[in-house]
Amino acid sequence: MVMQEVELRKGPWLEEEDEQLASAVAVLGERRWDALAKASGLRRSGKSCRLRWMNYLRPNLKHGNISAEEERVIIELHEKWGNKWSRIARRLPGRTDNEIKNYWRSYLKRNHLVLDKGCLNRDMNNTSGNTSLTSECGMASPCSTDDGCFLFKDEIFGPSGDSSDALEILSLTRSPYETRLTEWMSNWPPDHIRKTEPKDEYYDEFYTPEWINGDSTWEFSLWDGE
DNA sequence: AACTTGTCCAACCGCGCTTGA
DNA sequence: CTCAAGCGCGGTTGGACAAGT
Repeated sequence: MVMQEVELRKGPWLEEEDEQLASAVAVLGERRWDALAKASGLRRSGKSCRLRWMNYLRPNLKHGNISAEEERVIIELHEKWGNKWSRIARRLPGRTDNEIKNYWRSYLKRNHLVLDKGCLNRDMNNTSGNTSLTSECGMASPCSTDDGCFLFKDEIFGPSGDSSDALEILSLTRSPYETRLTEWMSNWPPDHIRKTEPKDEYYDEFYTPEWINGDSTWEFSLWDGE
């Protein structure tokens, strides 16, 4: 007798599939996804079932907008760990790696591109360590990027050397995204400040609020000089 | 109103690591 | 010890919807 392969379904999940999956997980637990997929009667791969459960059906998941505080955690942890989405997600209860990854790629990357047009540049020859605003587009911008570059509030200086100048310049732009970003930057807490003078390799130390698991000291590689 | 372009996000894919027979 | 299956992770895709022209 020839075993007939059941063609697996792909694409968006139906409500009844969700219910079937939830029932199966309730009985069998969150493991052996291939076996669970078969036992549940779903025409889905175990991998697909796991993904659906982890990213959508799992209890205590938060659905909805990323809060300002969550955003700050994402930015800081990405600066520290890079694209370790699952690791970052573990610091944000209720958020999935997929959600964070999507958020990063769309929202923050978009801000980076917007601000590239705004042309914020760090002057690498500036021995004072201050960041200057120039008319040329560069990699440095006041948001995290896939390049791993990031400028903090106290690193941004306007022509007079005053960071408020820079924020004012940024606020002159018309894009709502830029407006949101400058608002966000101006709301950074006072304890999120650079504690050390910039080193040649732009490797600074920050104290951050208690909300990251009680750790008091973090280090960030802000600029690799490339 | 119709079409185009941009954005978001759920889901898929491929790869590498872990586990267990 | 070996190897296949299971699993987790990060990258990518594609469809739905919104915004712009």
